[in-house]
Amino acid sequence: MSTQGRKGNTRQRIQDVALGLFSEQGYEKTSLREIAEKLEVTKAALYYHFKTKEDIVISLFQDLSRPIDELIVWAEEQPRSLETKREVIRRYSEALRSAGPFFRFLQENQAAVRDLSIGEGFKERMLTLFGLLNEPESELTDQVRCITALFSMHAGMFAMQNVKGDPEEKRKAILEVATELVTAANPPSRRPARPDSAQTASP
Amino acid sequence: MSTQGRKGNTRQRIQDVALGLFSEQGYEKTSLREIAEKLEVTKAALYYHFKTKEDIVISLFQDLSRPIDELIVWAEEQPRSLETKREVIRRYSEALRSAGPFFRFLQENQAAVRDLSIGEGFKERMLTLFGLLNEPESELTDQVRCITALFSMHAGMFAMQNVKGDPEEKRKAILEVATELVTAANPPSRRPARPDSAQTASP
Amino acid sequence: MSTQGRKGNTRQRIQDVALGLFSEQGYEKTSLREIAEKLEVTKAALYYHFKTKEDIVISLFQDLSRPIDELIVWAEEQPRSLETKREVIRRYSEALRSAGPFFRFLQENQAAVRDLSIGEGFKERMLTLFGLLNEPESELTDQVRCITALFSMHAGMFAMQNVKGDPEEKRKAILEVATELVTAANPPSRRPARPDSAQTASP
Amino acid sequence: MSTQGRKGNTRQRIQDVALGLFSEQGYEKTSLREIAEKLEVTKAALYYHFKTKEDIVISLFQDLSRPIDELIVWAEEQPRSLETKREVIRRYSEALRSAGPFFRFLQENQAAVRDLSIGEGFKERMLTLFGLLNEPESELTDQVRCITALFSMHAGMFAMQNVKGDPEEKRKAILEVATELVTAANPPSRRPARPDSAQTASP
DNA sequence: AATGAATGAGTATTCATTCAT
DNA sequence: GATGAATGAATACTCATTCAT
Repeated sequence: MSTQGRKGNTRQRIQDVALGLFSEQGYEKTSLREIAEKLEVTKAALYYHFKTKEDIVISLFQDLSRPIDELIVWAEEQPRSLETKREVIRRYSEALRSAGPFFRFLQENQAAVRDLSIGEGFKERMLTLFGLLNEPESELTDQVRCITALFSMHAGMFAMQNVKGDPEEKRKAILEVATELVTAANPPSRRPARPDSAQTASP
Repeated sequence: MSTQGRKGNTRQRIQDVALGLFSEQGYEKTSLREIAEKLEVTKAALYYHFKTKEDIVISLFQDLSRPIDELIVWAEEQPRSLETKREVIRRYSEALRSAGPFFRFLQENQAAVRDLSIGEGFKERMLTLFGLLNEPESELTDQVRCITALFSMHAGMFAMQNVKGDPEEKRKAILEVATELVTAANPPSRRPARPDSAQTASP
Repeated sequence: MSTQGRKGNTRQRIQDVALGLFSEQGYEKTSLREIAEKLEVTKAALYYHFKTKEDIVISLFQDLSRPIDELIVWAEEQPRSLETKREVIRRYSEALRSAGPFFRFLQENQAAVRDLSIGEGFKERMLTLFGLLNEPESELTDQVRCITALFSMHAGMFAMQNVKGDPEEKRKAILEVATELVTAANPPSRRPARPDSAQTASP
Repeated sequence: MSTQGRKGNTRQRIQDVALGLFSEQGYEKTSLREIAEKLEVTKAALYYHFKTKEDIVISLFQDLSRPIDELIVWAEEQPRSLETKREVIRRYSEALRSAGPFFRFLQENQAAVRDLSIGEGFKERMLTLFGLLNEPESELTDQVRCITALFSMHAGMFAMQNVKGDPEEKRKAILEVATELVTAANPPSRRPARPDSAQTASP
């Protein structure tokens, strides 16, 4: 009974352990032997559940990027307003909270993951998100603001580990800054009429 | 002509080729065989110049992080004013421009580099820089702003590869946003009350 | 036929071949490639059975030093008489007969084996054996006699390869000399007085 | 001046350092790089003085086995008496004292040295010495005694490191035992008439 | 659902040696 | 009398993967 609950959920356990090790040590540095040992099964057992090492990452990606896919789907049927954009940011922040380790893994292993098949998948999703926040003809600085908003949410999570404070508080602070950036990137001039605004004069 | 100028500069050539491959393919995926082949020397020749693979990275780090060390030294003897902070950002942006590929490499291979001896060195430098921009008792959001400013300059460089435009223009845009963030992170209320001045008052 | 009987005994076959090569050519000069080739398996197969090259030696040591361990255990529960000591020598000679090549290997590769983990194990066993033969307060020459008795049994085996004659005869001759040495090292004066016995009379 | 006396004696210094390392760590485990580093010269400098690594050992052998060669020459022109044999043993013991580390090296690296060209040279000298002590038609046990006498002098030196006591005292003890063995190996029955001898009782 | 045994291709690293200067 | 730069061949070891059972 020492290893109870070990019935039929091996696949899941592999994913858990693999994600743990991948994000702790990196993808290349984590060997299947290591994963197998930690699970107290043989390497061959992993191959019963996953065709290749890459397959494990793919399965993680599919499972963990679902919230983001849903976010994209949702956003695409909303009006393209500042409000929507802010909501995208908010929801994205929440999605990251649950899929934290996986995104840390992606962030820290970009080079390793680049030519795995999900490399593209990830990049594509990021670009789609970017497209949801950014107006194509916007100024360069505004584009930077949007990208920064997105990235700060990834990076922030672990870049702020040295900063003391409650993780949830930090997340909120990050969210606030990201929201500001997106707001600034979508100046009123571009938004449906706002009579008083200064800052512009575009016809 | 193919092997001209091969005198005494082998060490340098190794560094160049290695940096190229490391940042293209990742640290772990780049083998010494590959580097040697590209240089048309034997693996053993690499070992004449560098004690280990890690040593190559270390040497790159030492060479390329000098501008940043200098920046830190400079900043530490400046008054702790907003102006200084803005200048730090500006100079950092320039430092990154020349050491671009190396910082891309560091960013994309964090997992791989983490337990190389430079892992710590890099983290430390980042924290020092952060300390230069951020006031310790500042609010969480302001801290986030500072971190984001820093990170956006790293990430920006290659996250904006899909955005069209002149690289130098992009760098300026990134710099602008980062400067804004730092400015916002240092609200006037926190700066030594200065009724009349134009930001001076240092004895 | 060439690959018959190759089922489950690979580990054993590795040990056999390795011991053969180690004692023929020396530990350092024997590469895993060589062992693998002789066995017609890949190097990786060796690593399936043994974690390192050293591990092969360790396993040999454990298997082959068992008779000696048993001898030590046995001797320790015997009375500390001359008779026991003679029996120790006799049994040791027999133990060496079966583990001959391995002890030759140890003897001829002392430098190489010194900082392998068994180096200590071997030395320790020798010291224990020495302690079984020698009385701690005995004279220096008697101590030399005991050590010589022990060593002559190791060295003898292969130092006498140039001497013609049946190996078993040689072993008996070596045993005889070693027994003499131990007997001489334990003069009657030191042994618990035995009034009636012969064997005494030394002034 | 810190490295004074470094003029023209490099060859000698190489030999010293090499012998030190060879006998400490073993022949195979000692690399030319190591020797060069300890001498603070380059590997290439070693090659100015010695054609190969083996050449260093050969030169050591030639220098250090001279006393033994002289001993052999001397012995060969003496009468083949017990007295001569005892003197051979005595002189050999003295020769070993000065060439201690080298003989330790030979003893502990037999496997490594076996197919170096000196391997034969050493073996040959040992056989010659053996021939000087042993009578060809003598009994097997007597042959063993002679071999043991010889070996005990080699082995004794470092096998007795754990035994406490003055090294010179130890050497004398070893010498005494070896002399005894040689004496016993040359029983009166074989020696020029000795009327009274008994010494035996074997049926 | 999983294991035991093995492989092929690769890795970083080390070594004795060479040679033009 | 020695160095700087390099090489060719080797070494121990690791990894993802396969497959019969």
